Amino acid sequence: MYNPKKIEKKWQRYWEEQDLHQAKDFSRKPKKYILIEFPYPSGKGLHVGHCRPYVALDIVARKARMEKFNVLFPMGWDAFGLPTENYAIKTGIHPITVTKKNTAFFKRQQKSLGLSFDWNREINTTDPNYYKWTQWIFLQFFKKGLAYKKKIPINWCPSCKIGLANEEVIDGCCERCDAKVTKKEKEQWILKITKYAERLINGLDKVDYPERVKILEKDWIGRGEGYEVVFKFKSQTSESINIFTSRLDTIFGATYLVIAPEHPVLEKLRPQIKNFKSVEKYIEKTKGKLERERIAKTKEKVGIRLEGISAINPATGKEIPVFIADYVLMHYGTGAIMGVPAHDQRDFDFARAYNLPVIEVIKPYSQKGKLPKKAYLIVSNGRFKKAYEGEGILINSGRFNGMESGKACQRIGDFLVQKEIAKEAVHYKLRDWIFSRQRYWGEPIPLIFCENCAAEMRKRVSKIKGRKPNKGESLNPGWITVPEKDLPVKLPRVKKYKPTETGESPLAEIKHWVNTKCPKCGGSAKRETDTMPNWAGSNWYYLRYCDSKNDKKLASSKLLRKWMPVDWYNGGMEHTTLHLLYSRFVYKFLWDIGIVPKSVGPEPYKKRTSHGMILGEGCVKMSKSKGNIINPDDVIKEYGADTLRVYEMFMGPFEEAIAWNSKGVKGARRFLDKVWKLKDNVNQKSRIKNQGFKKLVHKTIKKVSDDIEHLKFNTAISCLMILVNEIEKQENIPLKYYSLFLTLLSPFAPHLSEEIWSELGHKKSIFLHKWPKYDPELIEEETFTLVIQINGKVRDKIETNINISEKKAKKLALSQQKIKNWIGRNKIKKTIFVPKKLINFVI
RNA sequence: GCCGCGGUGGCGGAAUUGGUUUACGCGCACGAUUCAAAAUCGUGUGGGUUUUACCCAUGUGGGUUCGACUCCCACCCGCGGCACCA
Repeated sequence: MYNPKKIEKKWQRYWEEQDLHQAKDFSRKPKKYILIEFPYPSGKGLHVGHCRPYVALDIVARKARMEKFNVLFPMGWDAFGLPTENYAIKTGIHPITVTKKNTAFFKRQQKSLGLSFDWNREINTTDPNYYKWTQWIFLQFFKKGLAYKKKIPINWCPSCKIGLANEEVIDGCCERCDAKVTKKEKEQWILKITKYAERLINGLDKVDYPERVKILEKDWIGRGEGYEVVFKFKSQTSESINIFTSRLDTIFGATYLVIAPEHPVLEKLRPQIKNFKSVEKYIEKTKGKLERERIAKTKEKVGIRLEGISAINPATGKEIPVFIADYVLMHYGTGAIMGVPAHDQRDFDFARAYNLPVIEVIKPYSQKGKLPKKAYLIVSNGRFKKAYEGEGILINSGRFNGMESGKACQRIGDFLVQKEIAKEAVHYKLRDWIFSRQRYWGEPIPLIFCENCAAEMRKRVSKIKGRKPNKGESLNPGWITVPEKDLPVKLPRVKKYKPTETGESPLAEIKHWVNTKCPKCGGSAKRETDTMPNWAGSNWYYLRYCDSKNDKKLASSKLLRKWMPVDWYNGGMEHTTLHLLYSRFVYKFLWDIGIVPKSVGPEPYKKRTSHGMILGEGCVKMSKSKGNIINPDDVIKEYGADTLRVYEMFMGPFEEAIAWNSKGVKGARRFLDKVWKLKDNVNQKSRIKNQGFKKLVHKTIKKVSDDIEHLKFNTAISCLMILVNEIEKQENIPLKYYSLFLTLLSPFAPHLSEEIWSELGHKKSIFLHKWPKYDPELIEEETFTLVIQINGKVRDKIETNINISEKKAKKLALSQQKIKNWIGRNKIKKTIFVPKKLINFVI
């Protein structure tokens, strides 16, 4: 009887004792770095959804080892984070204790799946020996002037008492606790990811990522090419304002300007604004609004006109009114736009509400008298129904009339640039990365604020007491870096884990920790009490695996050169715009400053794949409230880890979401039972005479090998099943073929394969055996089924020689009675012959 | 609205460059085994009809082609993401 409980533990222990999964730092074999996103060890334990990518990449790793690659397949814990902290707040248990418990739980579960991680390189982001380097990386950002502190309105979660990055706000609510997010002005550390925007886009051309991932990242970065154009205000003031547009061809149709309510120019214009009180009120009102609300799909476009202010359209020279409106955001473009009602729907709606003139400047290309589908229509009274946003031929645009949009953009651009009214510009949707959290369970930011040094810096003393300040210190007066020898800045013990009422981190209340000496002037100073977001630790973890125990460096250049880049990185689609983008940014920075050797290249991950979610039965998300959570422990208990592995790989295409089906699990177990039973029919001496069977074996080798590389585990298993069904039919199974089959099965069902392998008398582990190679000659077929079609419909099939000539095939086909009947007295107009496939008669 | 992915039996899903639609598994039915059940094994299993055979079937409607799940056009539905982005 196949009893997984008996054998699985045994082999897991054996593999560990034999150090079978250890990546070798000193080995001449070619390396393969296979990486799977490390989990956040929540208290709930492993989800069957976790298992899917784990098992998949475990299969890839096991196969690669059998192909004699030196495989690095590591695992660790992304353990800083809110759930643990919230648990600590609730229970008073220290997050360290909770993390220890959870990681032990996760690790036990992972091991019970038979995953072949190299546990020698295990890392934990909350380990001071690890976060020492997370802090060190932050210091490098700071020193290079890529970190700055700024008072900005941040997304504020009143429940978590924490600032959130835009990316963490979902539907105006906190990603984690779902509370409604408000705005709060807060000093925050910010990393200049926008400086890398261009390179983050360009780098995508060099890597093997799914197209949808590339598109998602590109859209997120949101590169917009266009022009910044200066609009002068009329006479009363010398002030002017820059607008950004990607459609300079429509500038002759710009009949008003809209400025974001936060725009600093408003303060300067104040004396001229006659209705400043109402304007101020509007600005106040905007402050209370969430960005989500401002840009929400509302019917009305509401703004307020700046009375007494008007601007000059530099193209037409005409005077146009100026508005502020909250739908224009300060952080995109220049915070101001030109309103072109005829050719932008938002502007059109706004113009209607305020009765502004609509001037048509682009005429759609006419195509054989037909207007493009989205063309505007002029109703009889001369009013537009909707804006035409497409390209076309310019009209009402002076000397540019008759030009096509694309050309016009350039020509008008050249013209305005020459007059120094415009310049080419590129803007991005991507925003700088807010890197502060006012929370406890994160890496302390290793900076110290010194009043004394700040004062000196303001007095423009370039040298503070003997040491030249770094770029970050000059940018952020008074903020002094903790010397690298003093890292890590350890997270101190606190009594209460909850942030203070004012929203400061609980660290702010530990006076003896906060109060320290300035590393520069030696005077009294205060530590930064903010901590880093939970992505800080996960942005560079794959580098640490290369050299996880190094206490001198983040990782040695030698080992980084050895293992990097990651050859294959699998993770969730949901991490595409957060973790994946951020970690590429951090990598590029570390590469720039020479921490990662130049020879490794500018991208950390050669290939990225994404797994699909596992849903509950009936295609709904698994959740406690629905009571449909499948615990992998239970499945292993009932059927064994190998069954769970085979089932999850067989259930459907790896990259697509799929629902759990408990009956399918049984099917997987049945398959393994069958494999188990077959071992009793193995005969050392028997030989296979059947050439067809040999062919099948070699075809299976090819298919399984190819399918694993392309994540097509479901079809790989299906052809293994076909082979087993065929083996079953043989009376005596030759040892050779059964062993061969086992090696193919072993990455999928490692315990069962190892057990049978040893029962068959093999002394060494099956995983030290070579991955089989197929014989290309053997998979060549000699015969094939010739499909005979009449007018494209299958009318008959006949088995024949693979190299049959067209002439012979035709003769053979026409000799079939069925075909004779079909053709009858009809004339054959045409014959199509596809070698090794079919012959088709057109009658 | 835009972007991406998808729509194939009762179900999960297979199907080189357009060339045998429904592999493999589940479920179901019948049979064997059993006192009986479970398990196991065997056989069958897209729908229809006038059943030695033919017709219809890959979301819908067109098109290209000797031939379309596959390519083109239009539309419908589902999932995911983004959304007054200038």
